[in-house]
Amino acid sequence: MTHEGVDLGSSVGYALKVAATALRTAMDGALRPLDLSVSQYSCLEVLRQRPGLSAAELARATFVTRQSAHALLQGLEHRGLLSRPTAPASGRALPTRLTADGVDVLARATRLVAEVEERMLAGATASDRARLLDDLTACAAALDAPVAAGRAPEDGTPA
Amino acid sequence: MTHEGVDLGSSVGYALKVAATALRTAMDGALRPLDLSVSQYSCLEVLRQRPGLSAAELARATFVTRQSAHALLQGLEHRGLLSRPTAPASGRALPTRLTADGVDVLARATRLVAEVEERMLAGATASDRARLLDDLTACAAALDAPVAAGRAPEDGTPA
DNA sequence: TGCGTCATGTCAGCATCCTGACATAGCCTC
DNA sequence: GAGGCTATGTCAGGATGCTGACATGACGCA
Repeated sequence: MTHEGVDLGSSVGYALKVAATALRTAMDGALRPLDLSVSQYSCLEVLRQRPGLSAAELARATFVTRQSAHALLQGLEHRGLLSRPTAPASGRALPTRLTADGVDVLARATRLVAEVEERMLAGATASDRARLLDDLTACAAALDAPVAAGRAPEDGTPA
Repeated sequence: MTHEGVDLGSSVGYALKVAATALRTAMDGALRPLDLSVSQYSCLEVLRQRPGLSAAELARATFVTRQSAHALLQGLEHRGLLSRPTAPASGRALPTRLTADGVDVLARATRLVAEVEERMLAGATASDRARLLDDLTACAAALDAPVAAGRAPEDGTPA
């Protein structure tokens, strides 16, 4: 019945895909009680660390397009989790900030996500985790991927 | 960073997502000359290892729905990379097999994908790779993800 | 001052993948 | 043999994210 080559089973790339998919699915399930998608959670998390971000900046930070970020922001704003000025203060950018509700929801979401990650790494020691983090970061870097969330052009932090 | 500080840069989950995204992007770019998407490549690869799979079986093997698999198969069949009988032989399942063209295209695709994976792991020794593969597989398993790609339809991972 | 360039927000269209539903073929139980 | 159960193929609709395009505001330079 299973007389196939073991190609896929021994491929790091395939394992990477499977693990990432499993993580995404698990996070999605964990965040469901809060009625939050993974993308929305990421958005809130980035916004907490960098308040006042515009939609375009946030898009770059979360590796999506401006359009997707915009749709995401609209939904979260409608739910009162974040606020944006109706008119731009200086340029065209609309700086976004979390509301009190947003901070609260994010705190709970963070807890849930942390539980998922803890479950994923339950069998790993601290040094195991550090090593895995290192390996994954190296993989992304080797593929010329923006590994840092702050690679926004307007950050003015050239290499 | 008082009590809820989650630094994205030191999160294994985040690194996993970034690495997987980078890999997918790189594979997509590598396969573009063959006019093949990653999903299509996966489909061909699974089909090579397990000829005669039905659309539903292939869907389970590639972690997508029957509908997605069906659409994928139609496209690949239209391009002459695989063939399916017009009428079911015994049940309703339509066993799918690669054509000669399909085998040829897949061979080239496999080469391109292998180059990408090699680039990703360029700085890793054989034992590094084995360890990373182990870690990723363990992560997926801990999240209750179906790890087996070449298994029978019943993945055998009950809750 | 006037113009070109860039960044941003926004609209429209397209692709992909999903959930939901339905019809049919084979198998199992009675 | 009849009826249910499961698996498969297929159609319809929706959610999400992308590319392309356009208008506007800030900035740099002749």
